[in-house]
Amino acid sequence: MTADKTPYDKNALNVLVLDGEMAVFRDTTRVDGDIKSILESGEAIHAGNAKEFYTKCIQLNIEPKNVTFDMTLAAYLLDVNASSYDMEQLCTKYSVDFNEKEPVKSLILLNKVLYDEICAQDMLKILRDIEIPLAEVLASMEHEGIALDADGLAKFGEEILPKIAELEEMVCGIAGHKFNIGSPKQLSVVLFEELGLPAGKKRKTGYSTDSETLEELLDKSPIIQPILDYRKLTKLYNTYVKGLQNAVSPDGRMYTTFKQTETRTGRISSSEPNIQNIPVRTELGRNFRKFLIASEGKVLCDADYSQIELRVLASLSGDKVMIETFKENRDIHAETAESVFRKTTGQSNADLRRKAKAVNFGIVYGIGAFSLAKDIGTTVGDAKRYIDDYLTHFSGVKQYMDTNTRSAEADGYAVTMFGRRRFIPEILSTNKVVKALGKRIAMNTPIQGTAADIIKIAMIRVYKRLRKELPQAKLILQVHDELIVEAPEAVSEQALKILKEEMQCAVELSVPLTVDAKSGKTWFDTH
DNA sequence: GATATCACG
DNA sequence: ACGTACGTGATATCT
Repeated sequence: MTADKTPYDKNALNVLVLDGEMAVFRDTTRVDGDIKSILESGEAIHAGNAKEFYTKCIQLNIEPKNVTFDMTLAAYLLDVNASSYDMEQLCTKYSVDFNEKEPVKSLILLNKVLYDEICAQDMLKILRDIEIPLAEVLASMEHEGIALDADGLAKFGEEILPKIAELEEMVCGIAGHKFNIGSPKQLSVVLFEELGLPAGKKRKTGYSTDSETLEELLDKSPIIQPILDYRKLTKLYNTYVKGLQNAVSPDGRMYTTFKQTETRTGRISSSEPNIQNIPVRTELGRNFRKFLIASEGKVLCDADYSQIELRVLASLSGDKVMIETFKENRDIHAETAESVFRKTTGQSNADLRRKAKAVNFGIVYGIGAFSLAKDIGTTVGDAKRYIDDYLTHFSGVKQYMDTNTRSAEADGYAVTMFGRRRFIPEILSTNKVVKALGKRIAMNTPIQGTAADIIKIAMIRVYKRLRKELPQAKLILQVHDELIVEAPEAVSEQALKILKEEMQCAVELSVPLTVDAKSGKTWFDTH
């Protein structure tokens, strides 16, 4: 490992957004005049917050040509665990005196400190090749937004409301009195004291009433099913009817915020509104995707990676069997089922495949027998055997997990294929439970993080190709392993082709990356 | 502001 | 003996 030798460019333009205004400095001297031509001249630019900077550029119709550093993204790469990347706090953290009267001087000092540290940690490449270009893409996506069919959503909401009232009446009828079903405290009094149902898990403040607990009680009382239904409906109504209605702008579109420095693994997150948790797993919830739509004359083009995390695991671990499975395009879950459950009889293939899928998830998360048993409804002993058989069959995975946790323990951090780093203080804990968590983090972070790196690279490439070849089509959403482009109907096939090509070829692994892609008028129609 | 619950990959 | 799968964000309720 050698530190990056690219020298610090002290002549670079320093660009900050102060009180919502773009401020450009040469060294510490404010530059006035034609900001646009200066930023488009090709001179190196050091930003304070790249996404904010690019957003400002969109508003001012500026296309900055050469952003070579960003303090916020640098600080994120150096420590993904930090709770804030506020400039004043960064100065404290990196021992730069913060001068209230001349903040620019402090920030330019901070810039150099962060630059040197990024180079020392060999992270200039991931900063310049991934995070800074991605900031431009995210700024554009936030600017584009997505159209919402507010009328359709309102109608759907009006169908849900009477059902909620009906369920409320039914539940209170069985309980014998009115109470707030949405209050875990009141609900637990009704269930475990008044009705005398057996209580399960304890929470900090009392007995749990979560859906898992309630499902255990389904055959003990007729009150349970309507409570579960009530929960489901109020959740959908509050979060996705009211929530999305509140989030829609006068122009009929929703503008999410993509956070680039939020997650410990390198994923991006979405908020206000969160478009990464729109329902899909249940038939009822999936209906909400009918109201996220393409605007007039356009369609949504959706492409998602197939099993990207398992493919990353195959590649990172070099496991011969798993690589072979993906190379021959065989069904990984069915394959797992055969190797893990081969001695099991009396269960349908579909059931075995479902359980094998749970095992594969467990492996990616850093497996534990107890949790796997709970998930697939077996004994801990059986779950242990499944895991053992899995790791015997995919012996390269076992070796990978062992060396991976050991190196995380020695170095104190986990690292992705592209050098993104996450410190894991938990792995040195003397508390056994915390240390076990540290090991699971060490196993999961390179997998989830590398998958995040890959889709980020794909986003940059899709964005650039669309801008060049299909400028009417815009990348608008990302949901971890899925990208959505809004394109004129006439060019939807080209947009799908670009998505598929760039996602599949974003990086070269030891296994192929496969992508499913489909277009439709609504998000619902793309699956 | 903390807690419980549940929506997603 | 003991607690228990990785990563997020929004909502309502409780303190």
